[in-house]
Amino acid sequence: MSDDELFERLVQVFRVYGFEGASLGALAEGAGLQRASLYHRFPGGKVQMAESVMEWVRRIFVDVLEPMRSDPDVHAGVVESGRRIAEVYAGGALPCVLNTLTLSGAPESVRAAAGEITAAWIDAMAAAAARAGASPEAARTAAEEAFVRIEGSLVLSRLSGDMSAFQRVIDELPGTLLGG
Amino acid sequence: MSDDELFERLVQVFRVYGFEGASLGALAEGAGLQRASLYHRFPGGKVQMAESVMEWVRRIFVDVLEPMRSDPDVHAGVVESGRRIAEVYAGGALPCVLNTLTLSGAPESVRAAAGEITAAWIDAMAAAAARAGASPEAARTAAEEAFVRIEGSLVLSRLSGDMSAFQRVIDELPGTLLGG
DNA sequence: AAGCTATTACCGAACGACCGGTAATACAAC
DNA sequence: GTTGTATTACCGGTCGTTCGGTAATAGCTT
Repeated sequence: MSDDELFERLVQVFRVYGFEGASLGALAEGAGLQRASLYHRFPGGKVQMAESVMEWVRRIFVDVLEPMRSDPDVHAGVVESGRRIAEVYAGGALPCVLNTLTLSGAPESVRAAAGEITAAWIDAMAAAAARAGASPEAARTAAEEAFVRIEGSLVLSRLSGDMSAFQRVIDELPGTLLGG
Repeated sequence: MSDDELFERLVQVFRVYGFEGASLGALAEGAGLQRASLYHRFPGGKVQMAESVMEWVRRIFVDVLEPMRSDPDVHAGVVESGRRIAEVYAGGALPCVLNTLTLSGAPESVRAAAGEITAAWIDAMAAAAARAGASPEAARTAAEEAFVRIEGSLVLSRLSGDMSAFQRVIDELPGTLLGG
């Protein structure tokens, strides 16, 4: 099995169950491998699995944020990145690994990685807002607001079973970041 | 030990560790009792502990939301409820039990209770917005927006280690709900 | 191409530790 | 002395982890 597909499957387990909730049995079942086989790929055990998954998530976000980073048309870039964000979260049906994999019990390295991904994500959104003319302070505030709305709407969608809140936040992402 | 203090201590463990992460050892240590002693109060075990905690949380929110429900001065009521919300979350330092106790692995009854508390919370905020003159649809949207911002800012504060995002959301709660 | 070796990928079985949960018992209050 | 509360001791099961071993693959020598 390719590393990429393995990460894809493991992150699905981690994001839904959290670190402590993701048992080796659940991870192995999700990966389609036996428990012992996971230790061939990850000699460091469950901790290394979570760390590797976070590194994979970091790379995913680089790709997701690429349009809003580099598209000459800032608005179009934000729209496309929003589309990719919605895809990552399956339209609001899947929880955010930054939220679920960082409860107490998760290794400090994993929580640190989540913090760095969060910072990079907000930086990218702030840069887009700044490119659209916002002051540095306003751009950062708008980016934090966008992050807050995305994470919050994921929680609400999970609790209510209704994805419309998440969809609305995604639709309004250009307005949140670029004004209007 | 009083039931109220026991719930207070148990919820601190559950909210930080989640359901699966909150071992009986951690719960007993947090409660200041032996594991077996918890089974005297909760013959139904860990599931009943979580259910009882959710019921206690529901009652807490009734008290927290009381000002915005019944204060003749809607704005003053929202401000006071916002103050109580900030207190519940220790200024953004403590995660929301509605978020952390509802991952996969938590009993369905607990997740259902969390959904009901969420609905009641949003209903109370929508009622306040409506009392201030908003249309029913606008009031509900504003209330969902307020919930999304609170939950999202709790996630951001936890990830960044900086409580300012949560504090800003609380400060802006009257504006979010009542406009302006 | 064939044959040997080293490495990679995976699995079944088992370990010690800790999990959630139970029983029997001690102590206190009324 | 009965009731309610908390404790010590213990149970079966699952946890994360390790070990021994087996196919399959890659590389080197001839």
